[in-house]
Amino acid sequence: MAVKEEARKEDILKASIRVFSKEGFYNARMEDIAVAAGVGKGTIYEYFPSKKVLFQEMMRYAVEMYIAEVERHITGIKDAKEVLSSFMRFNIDFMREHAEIAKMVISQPNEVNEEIMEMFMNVRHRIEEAIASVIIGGISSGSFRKIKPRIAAMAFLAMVSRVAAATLYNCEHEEYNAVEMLDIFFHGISMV
Amino acid sequence: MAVKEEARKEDILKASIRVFSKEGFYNARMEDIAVAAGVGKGTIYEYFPSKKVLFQEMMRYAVEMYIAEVERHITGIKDAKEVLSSFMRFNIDFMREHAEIAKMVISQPNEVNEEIMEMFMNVRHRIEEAIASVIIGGISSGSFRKIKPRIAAMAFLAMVSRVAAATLYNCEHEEYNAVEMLDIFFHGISMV
Amino acid sequence: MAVKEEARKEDILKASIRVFSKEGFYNARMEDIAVAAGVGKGTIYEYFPSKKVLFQEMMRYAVEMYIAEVERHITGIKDAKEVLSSFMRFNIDFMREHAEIAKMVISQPNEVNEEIMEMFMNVRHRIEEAIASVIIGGISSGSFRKIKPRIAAMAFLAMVSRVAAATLYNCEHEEYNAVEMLDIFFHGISMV
Amino acid sequence: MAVKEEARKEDILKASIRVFSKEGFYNARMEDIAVAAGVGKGTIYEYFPSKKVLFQEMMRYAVEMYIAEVERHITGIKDAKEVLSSFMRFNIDFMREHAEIAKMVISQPNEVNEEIMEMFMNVRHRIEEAIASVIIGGISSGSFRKIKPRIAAMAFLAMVSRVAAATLYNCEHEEYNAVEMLDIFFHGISMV
DNA sequence: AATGAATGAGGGTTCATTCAT
DNA sequence: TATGAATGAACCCTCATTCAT
Repeated sequence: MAVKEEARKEDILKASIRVFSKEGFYNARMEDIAVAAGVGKGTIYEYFPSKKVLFQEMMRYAVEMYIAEVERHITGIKDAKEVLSSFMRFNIDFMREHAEIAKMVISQPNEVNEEIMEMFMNVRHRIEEAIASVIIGGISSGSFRKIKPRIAAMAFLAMVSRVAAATLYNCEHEEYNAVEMLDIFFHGISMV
Repeated sequence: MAVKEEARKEDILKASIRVFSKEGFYNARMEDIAVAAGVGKGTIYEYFPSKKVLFQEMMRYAVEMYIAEVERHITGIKDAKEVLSSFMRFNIDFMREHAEIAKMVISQPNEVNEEIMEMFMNVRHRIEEAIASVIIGGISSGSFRKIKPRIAAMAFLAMVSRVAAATLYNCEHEEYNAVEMLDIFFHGISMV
Repeated sequence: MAVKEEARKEDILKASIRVFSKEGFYNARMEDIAVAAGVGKGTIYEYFPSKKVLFQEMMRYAVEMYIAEVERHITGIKDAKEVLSSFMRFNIDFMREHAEIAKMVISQPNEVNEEIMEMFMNVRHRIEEAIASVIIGGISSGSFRKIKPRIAAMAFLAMVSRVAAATLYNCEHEEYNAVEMLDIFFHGISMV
Repeated sequence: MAVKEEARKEDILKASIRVFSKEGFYNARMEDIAVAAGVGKGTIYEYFPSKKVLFQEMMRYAVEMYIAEVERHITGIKDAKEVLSSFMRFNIDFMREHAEIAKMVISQPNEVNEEIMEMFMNVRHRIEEAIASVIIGGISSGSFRKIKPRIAAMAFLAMVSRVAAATLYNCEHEEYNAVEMLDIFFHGISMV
């Protein structure tokens, strides 16, 4: 029973991702989402108290899905360079597979809600920390030169975002760009 | 007369920057903008046929202001590294001075309008080209190693954006980060 | 079984008195009533076909309770003055004990339903008749002068209502007011 | 200009009296009121921020109209009995001429809004005070015996209300009832 | 028989846009 | 030309009612 309820809630969340990502928060109508989820308009309100909260939870859902996959793809790798390469590759793949969620996340920022803004800042921060500690590992293992890990992490993530965005809007083969960019970055931080 | 009209139109554009950047497109009300511009609600429609078009023209106005300043700050510099450093510094300064416009540009993306989206892609493309040709200059002058100029430009601009965004939302001294990042980037693309 | 059903129906009626009297017809939600009655929302519809009918039957239930008590408190008294005094006192007591029902009856009038309106008119009419015949008794026994019994009954009931309403909303000792009013009324209709 | 605005506001108030008195607060739709006032739905919101406030102001408007007329009909009369008779007669006439307002006031009580409730209590209180002071005058002039003025005022107003209500819902000639009732009341409070 | 998840009609309110002044 | 009062389409949300379990 509770399982079924949970499933219904997830149906609505997934439908809302489709609609919100296509229409944006303000142009999306609750009815659209209801239709997309195959439920009645009122049913949404059984699970979410308002459009704003639905949007919020949908964002959280999407971000959590991203984070979960990040962890799944990174954990277990030892070599720092390898981790960063893997992270880059994963991001490109994620953009491809979850283009809707990705566009959502990229294009519906602060607007709507302070809380979402904060959630994003937090997530970004956590990822920056994680990358920074990978870089610290690289430095202590002698792979990387003594750059500021936080700054290097910021630079790295900026590049990843750029490539990911390119993946999203161009139809080109961004793997190639990714390799080139990683080359520049690794050159930038490697020993001699 | 036409001069006065032109001035009035610019008043409205500037007012709309203030209001749109604070409230976002959907939460900004035409009345707010009218009040901010010191004109009647109906007057806006003498100059702009709709809210969407006003937003569009406002965006174009803001972007053109940015581009004009970019050109003013870059032209005349010969050394490639110097150009890139200068561009980075300029961006940080611009974010500070025109925080409203900057936030506007960062946080009101594709939504609203396909045309704006395209304008942004074009502007980005032009700036990428410009940076790429600077990098080509650096390569031929022997300063930079043989990396793909377009990719390097992308990487560079990604970093610039990241630092600029940090400037916008943090109150920290981002000049420091900027220097560190430039160091990484220059290491990444320089000859040995 | 039928007994149990009847009990269940009465539970709902009593719960609805609580909720309707607190919230009013339009602000009361069927769910509130269900919760107050300790049954499921759907169960109410097993016993009452609609919110309106529930309200109607609840009103009838409340009014019948009132009438039953009126009769219980009046029957057996012989002296006309005594009957009227007793009726007054009873009403004040009833307001105190069944404040909810009383407020209900006072503040949810014609609105909602023509039928309820009519029921109220009828009840009022019957009570007026009863009081009038008491007054006729008083006249023929020589206690009261030859006033129009119907008019006197109207006047008397108006006073009773006023004192009852005062009891409901003030926390004062209305018995005192009641005595004074009865004095005026009895002076008004008594011989010499 | 402001005059025209004021007129428009009054149009809406008057239309809302018609609609609210016919339909009740909850069944009245803003659109109905708009149509009745001959304006667009949005126009109402130019003058009143919400349905509740419109209702409130409408009530105040109606009550003020009543009070103004009460004063107009009472002032200048010296004899206490005459004042009370005149007040009774006026109320009957007012019910006839402004049946809508009257029904409104009688049948839309506390519900909707605490503030309205208070306004009503206040108005009733003020009128009771006024009648009480008239009765005090009657006592000191020797017309009335030493009854409690406040209680007598309550009794009197209760009778007035009853006759007024009868006027509203019956089509009978209530003047007759009024005269009989006044007779009872005056008997009740007069010196021997 | 009892339930409560699902429904969707209905209505209050907002605000871009119009147009008479 | 400039205005802002008037407009009504659009949309979120509520809640009485239904019906599968």
